[in-house]
Amino acid sequence: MSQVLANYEDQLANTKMPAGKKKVLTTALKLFANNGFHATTTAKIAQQAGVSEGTIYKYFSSKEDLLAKLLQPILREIKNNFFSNLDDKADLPSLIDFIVTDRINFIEVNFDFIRVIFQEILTGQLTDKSYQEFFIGNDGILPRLQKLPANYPEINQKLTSSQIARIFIGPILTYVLQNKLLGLPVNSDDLELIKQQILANLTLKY
Amino acid sequence: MSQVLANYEDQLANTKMPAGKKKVLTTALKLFANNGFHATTTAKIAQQAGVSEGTIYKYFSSKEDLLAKLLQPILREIKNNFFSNLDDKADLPSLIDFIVTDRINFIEVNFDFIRVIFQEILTGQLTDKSYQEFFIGNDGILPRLQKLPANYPEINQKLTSSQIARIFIGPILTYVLQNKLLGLPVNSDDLELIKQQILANLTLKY
DNA sequence: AAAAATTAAGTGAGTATTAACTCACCACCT
DNA sequence: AGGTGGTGAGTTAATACTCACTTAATTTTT
Repeated sequence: MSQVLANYEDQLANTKMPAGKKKVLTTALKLFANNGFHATTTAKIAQQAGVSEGTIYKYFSSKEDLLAKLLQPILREIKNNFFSNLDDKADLPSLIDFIVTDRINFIEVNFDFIRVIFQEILTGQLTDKSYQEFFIGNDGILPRLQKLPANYPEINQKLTSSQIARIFIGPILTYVLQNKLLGLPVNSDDLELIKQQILANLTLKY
Repeated sequence: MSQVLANYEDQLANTKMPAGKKKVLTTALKLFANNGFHATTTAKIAQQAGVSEGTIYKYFSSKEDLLAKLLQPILREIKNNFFSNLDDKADLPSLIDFIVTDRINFIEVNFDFIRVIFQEILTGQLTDKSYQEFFIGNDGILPRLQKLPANYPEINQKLTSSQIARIFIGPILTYVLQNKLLGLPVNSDDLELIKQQILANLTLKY
């Protein structure tokens, strides 16, 4: 199943690509994540990356293009693997355990990307066709969740895929927000609690 | 208890303020929310508001100042009322029912503000001192939640205020994201389900 | 193997445009 | 006649992007 990606620098290290281009990509990611796309100037990227502005435009036709090429691989990765292979675990608790651990790890390792993606969604730059389909498209996240109740009879069969998605995403998202974005302390039993809550909510009769 | 604010235009209608200033505020809010702060030019605000750029700078010393003055009232409102008066309901289900209904309504009515605030958080513009204290400060959200278990013995007494916050915020946030931001359809029983899940998670023994 | 030619990687000063902000001025109301 | 609300052309600084060029590596030719 989906191996969690190593962080971006490690990934790029295994990719054949001019050194300057790599430095531009990693630096742009950091600056975009921490300051936002529009507040980040190409001059700043070049300076921080230790290259000239010319190098940026050697490999990217525009700042927009740089952003697009930066996000492209992770967006595909998310789309393909975020909720995939949901039926190869023995029992429901194991499945939940795997998903929570794996996805929180994924989000933490790729947190800079997640931040930029959410920025783009919130500012309306990631338009309908590019991510609407990501959720409800043919092989999108929601359709993939639809088969879960069939595989696990203890799940409340009245739950829609949309509701199931929220049961998983709610606690995971909130945990990561609190922890990584707001910098609030976490409890040692937080992850265990999240798993129990997801299980309880999936099997809740109402 | 906290009355939900009417939408921003209605609020401003009851406020004594030059017409041009009002139009600038409401227009800026819409543009900031939909396109982001940096992607919104003062020229665009003026044009959309039907005033001159001079009018903007008549009342606001800078674009930053306009944003600050725009967010100031709602930030105070959120801080004062988002999780307030948590002990004046008869029983736990009634309390949950009230919070979910009231807070989702608040978020929906003020969704443009919420969007801008999240944009600011994600781009690191809302700095530590301004909102770190908002959560863990003396009268912040988390301390206020701390007294909940004492008032409702059926709540699992091992839950920390941080965990209680997540139990409430997780489903509410996810619901609003799915609905208002992504535009995905909602189920008629979504709100009822959310309330049941919150109750289950608060009383879960683990 | 040396020389020549070609490609790849990178530079940085320069340009053109955009966008925040100013200011002298107008019109209306009391 | 003075205060309040509003104007819009003009200025200035910033920033995305260009381009003619250098240097280093690789390949081709002799």
